[in-house]
Parts: sequence; C-alpha cells; structure tokens
Amino acid sequence: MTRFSRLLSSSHSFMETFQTLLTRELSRALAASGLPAAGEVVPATDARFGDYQTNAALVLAKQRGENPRSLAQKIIPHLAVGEWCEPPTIAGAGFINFTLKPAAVAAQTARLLQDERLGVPLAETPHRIVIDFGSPNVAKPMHIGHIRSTVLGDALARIAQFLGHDVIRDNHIGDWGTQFGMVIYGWKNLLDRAALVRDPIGELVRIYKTAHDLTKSDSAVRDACRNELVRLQAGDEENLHIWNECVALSLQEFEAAYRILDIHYDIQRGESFYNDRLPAVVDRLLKSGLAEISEGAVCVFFRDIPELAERPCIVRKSDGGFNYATTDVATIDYRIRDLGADTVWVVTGAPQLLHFRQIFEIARREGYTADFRHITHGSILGEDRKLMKTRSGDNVPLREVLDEAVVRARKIVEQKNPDLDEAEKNAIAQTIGLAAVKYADLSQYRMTDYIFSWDRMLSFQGNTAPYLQNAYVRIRSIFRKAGEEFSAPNELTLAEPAELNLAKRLTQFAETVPQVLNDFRPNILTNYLFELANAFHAFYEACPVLKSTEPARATRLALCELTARVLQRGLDLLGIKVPEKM
RNA sequence: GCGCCCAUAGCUCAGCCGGAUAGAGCAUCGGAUUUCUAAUCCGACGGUCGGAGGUUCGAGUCCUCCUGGGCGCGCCA
Repeated sequence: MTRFSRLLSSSHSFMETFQTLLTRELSRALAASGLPAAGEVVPATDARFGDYQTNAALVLAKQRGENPRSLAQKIIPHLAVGEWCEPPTIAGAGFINFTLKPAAVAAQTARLLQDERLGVPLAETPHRIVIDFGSPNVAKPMHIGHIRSTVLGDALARIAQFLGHDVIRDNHIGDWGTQFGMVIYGWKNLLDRAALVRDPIGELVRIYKTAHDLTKSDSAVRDACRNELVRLQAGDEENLHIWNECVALSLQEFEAAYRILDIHYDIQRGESFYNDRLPAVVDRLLKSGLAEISEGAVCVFFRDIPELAERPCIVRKSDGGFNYATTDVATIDYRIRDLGADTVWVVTGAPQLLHFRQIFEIARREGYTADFRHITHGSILGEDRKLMKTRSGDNVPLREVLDEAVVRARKIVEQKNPDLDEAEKNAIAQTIGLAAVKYADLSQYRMTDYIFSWDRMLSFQGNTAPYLQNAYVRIRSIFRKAGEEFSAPNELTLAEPAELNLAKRLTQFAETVPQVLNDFRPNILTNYLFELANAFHAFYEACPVLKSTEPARATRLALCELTARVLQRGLDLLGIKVPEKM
C-alpha cells in the first residue's frame, strides 16, 4: 500500500453501504430458508421499484423448477432488514424490492460526514498494479490522439490508488524506434540550428517529417536512414549523442503537457531501457521451445488458438534486430520480477488488441500468473466523423487543443461573470477548459469512437464538466454567504423529497467508485456524478438553505457540504479540479 | 481471405455479470425566478435497440448467420 492509502485506511471508521448490508442480509435469509446462495442485490432499475432489488427468487426458481413468486414469499419472512427498510415487497416476476427508510438514509448520511473516504471501502485484496498509459513517441508531436490513453489511464490509476492498491504509473515512452533512423538522418542533413533553439520540438518534428517524406520517393535517403539506425543500434557515439539530445528535448515537451494536464508518473521506462535485456528474452523463448525460427525470424506461434493460429508474433527479425514485441516481453519481465507487480494494465488504442493478446499469451506460456489487462479505447473523431485532423491533414497538436479549451472557457467566464478580476478569470478558465476536455473523454464508454465538440463539452447543461463544477460552485457560494464554519450536525432530518433523493444519491458514491474497475469504465463514475449534480440542483431549487429554519437548515447545510465533498472527490478521482467561483 | 471492435430517439451518448413498461443530454415545444450563481429546475414530444433466426420464465445484453462502418493480420511501433 502507498503511504497515502495507508494513512486513509488507518484513520477512517469502517462503513458499509446499503448494498453491502442488504446483500449480507439476503444471504443470511436464504440460508435461514434452507436455500443456497443466489442472486444479488442491485440498485433498483426504476424509482417506482424502491431503492434496491434482488432477483434471488428468480434465479433459485429457475434452478429448482419452482414458482418464483412463492419462493420470494418464503424468503421475505427471513429478511431482517427493518432497521434500514420498509417491509420488502414482491413485484413483477418475483423480484424482491427494498425501499429505504428516511431515518436510515439520514443516519447513513450523518456517518458519511464523519468519514474521510465518504464511505468508499478499501479493496479486500490490495494489488501491486503497474499501469502503462500515455506512452508518447520521442521526436513526434503529442497530438489529440494521446488524450484518451493519458486521461483514461490517469483516472484508472487515481481510482485504483484510492481503493488502496499499490499503483505504479509507468510512462512507456517510444524512444527507440525506426523513427530514429530518419531523425538522425534529418539532424545531420536537414537541421536548422537556429530553429532548433527557437522551437526544439517543432524543428525535430520538421526534420523527421521531411526525412520521412523523402524516404518515400528517394531510395538513397531510405538507405541512409536505415544506415543511421543500424549505427545507432550498434552504439555509434555520434548517433547516440544525437539520440540523447532528441530524447531530452522531447521529454521537456511531454512534461510541459503533463504539467498542464496534472498528470504524474512514478517511473518512466522507455523502450531503450530494455535494450540490453532483449537478447536474453529471445534466447529464453527459443530454449523453452515457445519460439521457433521461421523464414529466418524468431517467431512464437499460437497453433492451439484458432484466431491466432495464422498470426505468429515475431520476436526477432530475420536481420537479427529486435522489435517492439521483444521489448514488450522484456517489459513484462521487468514489471513482474523487478517491480513485483501482480497486475499489469496497459492502456492503448484498440488497434493494438492483437499485439497485446499475443504478448500476454506469451507471458502466460512462460508461466506468469499475474493479471494482465489490455485496456483499449476508441478514437477521437472530428465533426465529419473521420479521425480528427487539421486542414492540412496532420494530427491536431495536443497543445493547440488544450490552449483552445482554455481560451473558449475564458470567453464564457467573461460573459457569465465579468466582475471577477483578471487573474481569477484566467485561473477559472484553466480549470474549466481542461476539465471539459477530460470529462468529455471520460464520460464516454471507452471503446466507442466519439465526436469532439467544443460546444457540447463546454455547455453548462447536460453531462458536462461545467455542469458538475457549477453545482460545486453554488455550494461554495452558499457557505461564503453563510459566513460560518461548517460543523456536522449529530443527526439529520430528511423531510422534503428533494432532500431524501439527494441523500440517497450521496450514499451511493461508495457503491459506484469500486464498480469502475470491474471493466475499467470511468463513465460509470461520471454518470453517477452527473446524477448527483442533477439531484443537487433540484434540491437547490426546492429547498432554500440559508433562509430555512432549524432543524431544516442544519440538515440542508450538511447535505450541501457532503455534496461538495463527493463532487470534489469524485472529480479528483477523474483528474479534474473544481473552482470556487465560476 | 482471416480476425477483432462497433451499430440503441432527429443529433451526441448511457445501459458491467441476461431481469420488470430500454434511459439521459442536446435540439423542438410548454411552464417556473421578489429567493443562496436562471450557468438552473419541472413537463411534453420523440424507439421495429442494424436485419434474420436461436437459447429461456425472461434478450439491447448470450449463440449462429447476414448487412453496414472502423481497425488489424511475420520482419514499423
């Protein structure tokens, strides 16, 4: 465990969610009824069915060939849930529905106010997780396509860490590809020194692209590039020096972007880090019989897996060189043997599905038992539904996207709240603009290609970052106006439907966060936060806070405080900040 | 040729292990403000879940086939 999570776990009092309580009570009731464990308790699919439901009777009825409703009838008397719920009811085909008592919700809400973790349980078995995300290439510009892996990976890392896992964030930088043949050729033949000083990355990209274009039409350049690459890999001093400079310049560029995006890595092991381990990897695979020589290359075949039968993985080229498959196998070794990982997550675009299926399959055949997950995502499309490109057909530079987000947010702040001073407006624009870009990405199911739209992501209506931030800001405004320090009341009274509804939502944060990691879907959390903000706004309309009288006032202030904490924490788990004003 | 991913309201998208009458937002239309940020709320309209079979008490979800789109498939990463 990291120091951070250990601190939290030692200081928080153990809380259980309603879902956990009801689940345990259900299995107790099933046992008392002489029935085996079955079914599950889930949040009700519709408010008219109460708050939670179980399909246990349906599952058991199917197994035993009995009538589901009469089975439910037998289970219900054994359900001792009176502390939290109204008497359970049978509905539909045989569902058992639970409706929470307002007093139980109020008590749970009061406990949440005392809990730093807002009720979110720690993982039962903490894992050491190496998470590989972002992974930009040296000498290539960071572009809009890097947002998804970077933002998704960061959010998953934050959530895993909060749940008590030991997370190691690794930036697997592409610092050793064939692109260096072209970059070094360009450096020696095309470099404009003045431009390099002025705009290092721009010049690096220019010589790379120029060389790349030349190789397409000029076979002499192609040969020269290949030659430079061979010399680099053979350890040629001059080429190594150039390579080193390129890497250093690119790292500066990456770090600038990470600073803006608030992304942090624990380690940065580029491909070159594994160079001296590659020969041993291939020797080992050959020795163990996993790999064989085919057409001069060393390949691993997967003849027993139909989809992979005709798709070998090459781990050494026929010219003796290694490729990224070799590096990735060495990377697995390192993460498990040197870093002690029992779990490895790799976050990349969907096109690499086949590659990582092969790599993880090799790892399993080598006897590794770690939990390997390839977490893939779709692409970002332009309004024309094609991969987002600039007018000239290039990738949209990441920096331009981030800058424009802030500029657009700045205009909106200016329009909505012109009285703020300049520095404050700029800070708010930064917070809102970056939040909008990140949230637009995370609020979508990761596998779908999504259409990038400034107007949608910066809208204050709908499932957007500004909508959530605005809920937070409204709360902060109430406390500023109240002018008093918040102190949690001993008990709450939930009288209004809007209060009860908001409080119920607040208790569900703890049920939602762990769910994200089931299938690596941060959008489950964004959906929850959107619904929470929506419940808050409805409460805000229906229930005056400062002008209400006790005991309503203390309850409402408590609901505001807790909502603010959940919004802030929830967005923080997504790598998104909240402003105090906007 | 083979393989993987995707297809849900006019538009953008949710819908994890199969569960009740498939949900939001935008757009459109209609309401709400002497009130803590109307940057909001409430309501209406809107669907053969790409198509056809199958599995079962129950299918948007699982299986098979088909259509349409994206991506990948031995020496780039």
